[in-house]
Amino acid sequence: VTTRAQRSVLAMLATERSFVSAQDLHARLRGSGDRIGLTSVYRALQALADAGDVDVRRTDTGESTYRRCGSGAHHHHLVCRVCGATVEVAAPSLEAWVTRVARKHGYSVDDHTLEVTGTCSRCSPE
Amino acid sequence: VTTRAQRSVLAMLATERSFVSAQDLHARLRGSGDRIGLTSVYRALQALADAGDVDVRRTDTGESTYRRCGSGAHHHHLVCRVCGATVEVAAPSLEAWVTRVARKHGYSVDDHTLEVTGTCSRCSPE
DNA sequence: TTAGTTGCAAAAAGTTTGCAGCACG
DNA sequence: CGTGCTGCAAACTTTTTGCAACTAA
Repeated sequence: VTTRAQRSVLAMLATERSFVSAQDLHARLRGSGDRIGLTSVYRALQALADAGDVDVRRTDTGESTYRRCGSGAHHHHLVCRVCGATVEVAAPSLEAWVTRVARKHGYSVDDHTLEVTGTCSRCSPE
Repeated sequence: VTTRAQRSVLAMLATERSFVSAQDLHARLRGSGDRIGLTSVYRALQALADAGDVDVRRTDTGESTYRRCGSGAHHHHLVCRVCGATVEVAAPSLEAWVTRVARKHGYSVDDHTLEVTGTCSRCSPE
């Protein structure tokens, strides 16, 4: 099931390698001539996130930001604090570690998230 | 520097082992006879979080939740999805792993967060 | 006195919902 | 036709800010 709004949103997300907010995305779409409404952007993002086609991330200012997934598989993010560029990293050893530590405390694991913020090589003063 | 609001908030947080939202905290304080305003709860939590005396966590519904820190040192959380109980875990090997992986991608690390949600032993049907 | 704290009311900011109109099978 | 998508406006939620009263050194 793909609606017009979802196609617009996906196309715009494809041009961006870092996380974008719904509002930002809407502004860009409007700027490029699309007559889409903010509501539809939110609805499309929600549907795409539910389907696992985009990653969702809450910023510390409380907005949700979205990014097109490189893969549907489980992964974590390395986010550049300066330019926002992100790298997806798979981490089998981390998954194992998480399970082990949780078990040690009597917990079974349902889910986990890891996020690393740093500075990428292009933004480093070096 | 401790204000009356901060003392009230800390005292109430001391009675709770899981993360609580500012609104929730305010309701409890009011319920226990405190005449504190919601604004002061927010301001106190902000100050305490800045000082590193409480942990802050954003829920997926967009509210910030707070918990009294066991220690000021860096740590991660194991959160029970059912009862909300949390365990703080230190993870030296994780820190090392994060740094190593980031460097491999040309990133320097400023900060990172790991959160594991699962079910604790008391809430497991086993 | 005077700098800092308090709490109400109002404002922000982000997201969701109600609803009438459209599009399309 | 009728089901579902769209977008506007209004509602809602959480958090922040303006401000006058208050407090304590």
